[in-house]
Amino acid sequence: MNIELFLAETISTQVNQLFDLTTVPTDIILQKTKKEFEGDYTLVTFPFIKAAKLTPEKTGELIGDAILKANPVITKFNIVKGFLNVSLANTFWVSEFKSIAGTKDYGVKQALSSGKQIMLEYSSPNTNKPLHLGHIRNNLLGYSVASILKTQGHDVVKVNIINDRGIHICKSMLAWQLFGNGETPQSSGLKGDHLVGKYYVEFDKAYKKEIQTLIETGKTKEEAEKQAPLIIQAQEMLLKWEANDTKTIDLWKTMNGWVYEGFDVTYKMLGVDFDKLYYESNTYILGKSVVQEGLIKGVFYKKDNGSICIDLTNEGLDEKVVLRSDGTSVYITQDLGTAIERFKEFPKLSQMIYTVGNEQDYHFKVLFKILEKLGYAWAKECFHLSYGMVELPEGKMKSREGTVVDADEMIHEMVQTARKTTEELGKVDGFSEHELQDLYMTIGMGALKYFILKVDPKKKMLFDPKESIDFNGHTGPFIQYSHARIQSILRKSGIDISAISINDDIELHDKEKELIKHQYDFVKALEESATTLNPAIVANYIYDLTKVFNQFYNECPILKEENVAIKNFRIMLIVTTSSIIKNGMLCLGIDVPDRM
RNA sequence: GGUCCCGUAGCUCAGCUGGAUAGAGCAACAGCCUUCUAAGCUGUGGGCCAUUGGUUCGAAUCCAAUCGGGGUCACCA
Repeated sequence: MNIELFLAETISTQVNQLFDLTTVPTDIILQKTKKEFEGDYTLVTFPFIKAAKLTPEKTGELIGDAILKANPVITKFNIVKGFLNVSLANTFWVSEFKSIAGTKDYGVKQALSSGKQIMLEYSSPNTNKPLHLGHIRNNLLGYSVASILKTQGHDVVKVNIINDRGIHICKSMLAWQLFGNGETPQSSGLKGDHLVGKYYVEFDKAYKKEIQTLIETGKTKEEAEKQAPLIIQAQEMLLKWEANDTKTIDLWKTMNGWVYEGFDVTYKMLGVDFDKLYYESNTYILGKSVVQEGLIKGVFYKKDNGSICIDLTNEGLDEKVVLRSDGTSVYITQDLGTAIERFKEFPKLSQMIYTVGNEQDYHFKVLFKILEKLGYAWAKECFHLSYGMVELPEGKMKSREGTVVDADEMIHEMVQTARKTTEELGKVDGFSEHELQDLYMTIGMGALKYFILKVDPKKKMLFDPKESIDFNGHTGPFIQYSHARIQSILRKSGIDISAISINDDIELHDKEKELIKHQYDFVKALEESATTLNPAIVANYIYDLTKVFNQFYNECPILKEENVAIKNFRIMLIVTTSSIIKNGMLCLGIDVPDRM
């Protein structure tokens, strides 16, 4: 039941009668009563004082009296200045709770029930270097948003487009050829993606040295950057790759293979997955025909030098090249082609979400605008899920310069910290060695994932490697711990939950009522999280719920409660709390243990 | 320079579809375990919500300007 709307109906009717207005329930805005005041919901009466021609207090008085008579659920009210605080009957809250307890996976809609299919692209790695903390944010965000959309009954297609070709990959390949001495993941013991990344850094070092030497012979920096032998060789390699040169392709396949093996490990640790993989080596040709089409339609035009452009200056954007004068694609060409391909491949698709950093805001504005101009109606259903960069205290992370927080290292450290903390707390009794490994993984990743997802995606976030991620307070482990606590009580209760029936006229403790109210809000939190594509809303919601649970836990005995009706009610209360915590954390891709 | 985003406690973040005394966590200090897991709970201190002006009965929230930080404006991806 939508409580606000239910109350709004009563208020709307009464206000219309009292002051001769024509409000509808959705005009009536109710908010939760602040803790310092008595009541459940608050109506701000200022908007009505003009029509009432009375003071805010008198207006509130009139409305309060009227709704009290009209709706038996309302038991009393009080007025503070322009605020009408309304209290609802205890039995009402108990019955609300019964409906929550009676709903399996409360707040989560049935799979595929919305009939809406959404494609969500995320991860999109380059195959020349290992993943870092910035990629972690992308992966966790993408996976989490997909999970949240699923709770709304949408059919979510998770896709990953792998940038497996281009000059950056040739750089790694070239450096490996020159300096690698046949090194392999097996021979070096290095994870494949790290091995390839190592040569990407090697390339950059050697390249910089060459530039320095050239500058010393009197070249400008720009000249040196273009004329350095290494970059010329890399470009030649790219041409060979495009010409399908067997040896180049073989090397490319081998090294990319190493990277994929490495990525698979990292993805597995992160707990992310995909329904479909795209490779740029297959898609980079796409879009060329689209450009021809657009040329005929007059959307694009050919410049004197042979390049094909679009003029978006009327849209507040710039002139943009969509095909080079030599006929090769630019970045946006293949994005155009890929988007069109996808909507052909998935004809039911109603939305396309790209999880990409905010440094590409402009690019996506241009992309969507071009698609619109080409006449694709679905262009307005394309959305750039833009997220802020993860920055270090000294600024942006740069792979080439090695100033990155490596994803694998980060994960390893989190798991180690989880182990250390658990051991220090002496909570390892009764676990097998295997169970402990799982537990450390769950807690360590829980801390990392929550740390990243609790922040609004749009905002850039700061990570200081010197300050370790906390396990106390507003954190993943705090929520996991609370879940484990509940499970522990339920284990000890020995009660068959399905046999419990709830007494309607139970006297509610403040914290019990607060818990019910918070549980009720889960639906709204999920919905809002889904419409705004913002996992932080669920993350912060679950924290609030958990916080209230812990207060309740401290004030209200459960198993030791002597009154059986109250005891049973409290057991049900923690059952539903536990279920919401679990489903909410699932939306963040975080597991909750039964013991810790 | 054009354009977009951001600026809330020492630090990391909530709050932003306008509403009551701006909230958490961390850090600091003081309490609470013979009683359901102390990864917890309770309390104390800490704020010209960047600045100025405007709209409004009412502004952290909306608008404008200014200052500060960042992104972007490639025939790179």
